[in-house]
Amino acid sequence: MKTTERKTRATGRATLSDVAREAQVSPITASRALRGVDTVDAELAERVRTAAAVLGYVPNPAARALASARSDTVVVLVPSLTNAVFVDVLEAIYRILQPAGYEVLIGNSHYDREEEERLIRNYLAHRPSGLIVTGFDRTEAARRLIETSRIPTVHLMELAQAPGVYCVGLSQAEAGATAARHLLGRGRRRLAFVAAQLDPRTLQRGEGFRRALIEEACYDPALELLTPAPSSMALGGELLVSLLERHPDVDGIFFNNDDLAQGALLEALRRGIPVPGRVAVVGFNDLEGAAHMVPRLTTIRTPREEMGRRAAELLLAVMRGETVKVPAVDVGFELVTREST
Amino acid sequence: MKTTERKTRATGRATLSDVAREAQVSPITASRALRGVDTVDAELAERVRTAAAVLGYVPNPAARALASARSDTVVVLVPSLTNAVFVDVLEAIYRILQPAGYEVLIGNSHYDREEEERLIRNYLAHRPSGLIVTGFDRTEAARRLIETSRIPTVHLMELAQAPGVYCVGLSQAEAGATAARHLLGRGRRRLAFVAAQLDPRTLQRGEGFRRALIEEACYDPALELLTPAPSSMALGGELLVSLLERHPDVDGIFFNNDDLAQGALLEALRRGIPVPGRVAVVGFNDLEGAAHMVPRLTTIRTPREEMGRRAAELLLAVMRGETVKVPAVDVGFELVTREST
DNA sequence: CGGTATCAAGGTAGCGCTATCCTAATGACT
DNA sequence: AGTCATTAGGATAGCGCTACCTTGATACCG
Repeated sequence: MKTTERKTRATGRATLSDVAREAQVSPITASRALRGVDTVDAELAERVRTAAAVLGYVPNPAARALASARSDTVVVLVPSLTNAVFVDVLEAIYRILQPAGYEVLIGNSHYDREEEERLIRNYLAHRPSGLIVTGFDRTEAARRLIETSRIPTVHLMELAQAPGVYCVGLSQAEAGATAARHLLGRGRRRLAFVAAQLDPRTLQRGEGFRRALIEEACYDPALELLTPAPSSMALGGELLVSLLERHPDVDGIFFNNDDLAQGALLEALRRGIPVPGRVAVVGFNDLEGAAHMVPRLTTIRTPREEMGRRAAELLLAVMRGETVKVPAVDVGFELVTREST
Repeated sequence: MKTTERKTRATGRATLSDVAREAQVSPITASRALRGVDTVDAELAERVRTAAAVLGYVPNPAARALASARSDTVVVLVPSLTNAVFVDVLEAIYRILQPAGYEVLIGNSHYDREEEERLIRNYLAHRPSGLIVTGFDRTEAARRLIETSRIPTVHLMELAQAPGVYCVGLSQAEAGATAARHLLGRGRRRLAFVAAQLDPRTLQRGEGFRRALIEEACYDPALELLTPAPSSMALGGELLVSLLERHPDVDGIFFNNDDLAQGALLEALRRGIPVPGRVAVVGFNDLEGAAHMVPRLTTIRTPREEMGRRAAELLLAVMRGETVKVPAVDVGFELVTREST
C-alpha cells in the first residue's frame, strides 16, 4: 500500500463536487439545485437530488456559512429555563422554525444583563439569520450589537411601538391591573402584591396592579412585598406567612408567578388559613399545577404556545424580507377564575 | 467617492489578518497566539491579544470549523424539556462546558427515536467536538451514526458496562426496587406501580419494583398501571382514582414521576382519601413541588445537577484525549422520606 | 434579419481560518 | 569548530461552499 500524499485535508465525506460529478453537472449547478434556486432545469435538479441521496450527501454548514456569510440559524435568548414559561415558548418556536429549515440556538441569560450581552456577542459571530430576544431591557452595548448587526430581531413577552421594532407579547401592566380588578370585584380591599425575581415584566405587572388600586383608592404601599430572590414554591409559602403576620388584615394577594402562588396555597392549607375565606389568591401564568391546587388557583393565563409560534412566524416573515403589517403582536392574556378567589 | 471593486465579499468585520497586521506578526502566529498554542513567544502572544481586543476581533466560527474540520460545539440530546429533570441536567452541563469554551447545542427528541435519529444526522454535520445523549435506546441507524462519527460521546441517565462506552447515570432498576422496599418496610403489601410515558428508564424502574415485590411474594401484575400518554399532574390524579376504583385494597403506590404523584396527592386531598392512611405514595425525581405537597411527598431524589456536571466533565476528559479511569459513573439516588409514606 | 433582452449553466475566486510543510535560528554535543 | 536535533515563526495551500461575472443559447423586437 502506497502512503497517500500528505497534502489533502479532505474529511472523507461526500462533498458537493462529488454530488455534481455523480449527477454530471457543475458544482455550482448542484449547489443551486439543492438549495432550490429556481433557475435550474427541473430534470437536472432531480438528477442532482438523486445523486445527493445516493451518496448520502449532507451539506457542510460551516462551508455554507463561510461562503454565504450567513447561517440557517436562529438564536433565541431567554432569561431562564427553570421557569416553565420559557420552555413552552421555546417549544413553540422550535415547532415553527425547524420545519422551515432553521437551526435554533438557545441562550440562557439567567436574568443577567451582562451574561446576555456576552451571549449576544458570541452568538452574533455565527451570523444567525434571525434573533429572538426576551423583552427590551438590556445593556446599551447589547442593544447596539443587535442594532448594528442588522439581523432580523423579534422581541418576546412585552410590547412596544417603535418603527422597525418587532415584538410579540402582552401588556404586563394590563395583566396586573386585571388581577387587581378581579380581586376588587370579589369585594377585597386590602390587596397585596408579592413578587420575586423582579425582572422588568414583574415590575410592569406590579405597576399595573398598583395603578388599578390607586384608582379605587385602596393602594397601600406597605402591602407590596418584593424580593430579588428567584421565584420558587418555598419562597411563596414564606412570603405568605410573613405577609399575613405583618398585615393580618390582607384579604387578597396577587402573586407574581404561579410557583409563588402554589407554594402559598399549600402553606395556607398546611396552616389552616382559609383560601379564599380569609385571603383570596391570584397567580400568574397558569402553569401546570395551578388547576390542581386545593383550592384550584385563579390565575392569569399567558398564551405561551401562541407567543412562541407568532414570534417565529413574524421572524420568518422579516427574514424573508416581507413587509409586515403588524410589527407588534398583542397576544393578550386570560383571567382564569377558579376556587382561590 | 469611487465605486468600490465589486469583487470582494468581505464582511467588514475584523479578521485574523487584521489582527496580525495590527500586531505586526503573520496571520498564522496570530491564530496560534489566540488559540493558546504554546509555541508562541509570550510577548508576541500578548501583542496579538491586545490587537484583538483593540479591533474587537471575534473569530469566525464557520471559518474555524471549515479549516479545522471540527467545531467547539457539544451537542446535547434530551427527550424532553417539559420534564424539569432534563432542564436541571442541561443547566449543569452548560455551567461546565461554557467556561471551557464550548458552545452547547440542544436537541429535543420528544421521546421519539426517529426524531432523535434525524437530530443526530443534522447535528453531526456540524462536526461537534462532543456529544451527550440520553440513555441507550435508539435506532440502529442512530447508533451507527454515532459510532462511525468517532465523536466523543457520553450517555446520560443510565448505566452500562462496555468498552469505550462512557456514561453517567444511576441504576433505574435499583431505584425502583428501593421504592418497593420502602413501601414494604412501611408494612404495605398491596403495592401498585403507576407509570406514564413508558420510556426505557420508566420501564427499568418498573422492572426493579416488580422484582423486589416478587422477592417478597407480593407481586400482583394487576396492580401495574402503564400508559404511554405523557406524564402530567392531571394524569396522576386520574390514574389514582381509576386504580383505587378497580383495586380498593391497594395500600401503596409508586408513581414513576413526581408530577404523577403530585397530581395524585392533590386529587386524594380533594376526595378525602387519606394519605398515607389509606394509601402510601412514593414519587420519583424529587421535583420542586414534592416537598410542599400536603402531605409532603416521599420520593426518590435523582442528583441531576451532579449528573449533568459529571457528564460534562467526563466528556471534557474524553475530548482532551485523557485516559478515563471510570468510564461509567454511578451518581446514585437517594430516598427522601417524607409524610406521604 | 441584425441587434438586444433573457436566461440557464458554468468558470472563477474567494469567505476566514488552520494543517502541513519549510526555513532559519538556537543550543547541545562530539 | 562542525554536526545534529530542536525549536519559533512563516509561507502555502486548502477546508467546502456560494457570490459574482461570463458565456452561450434562445427568445424577442421593430
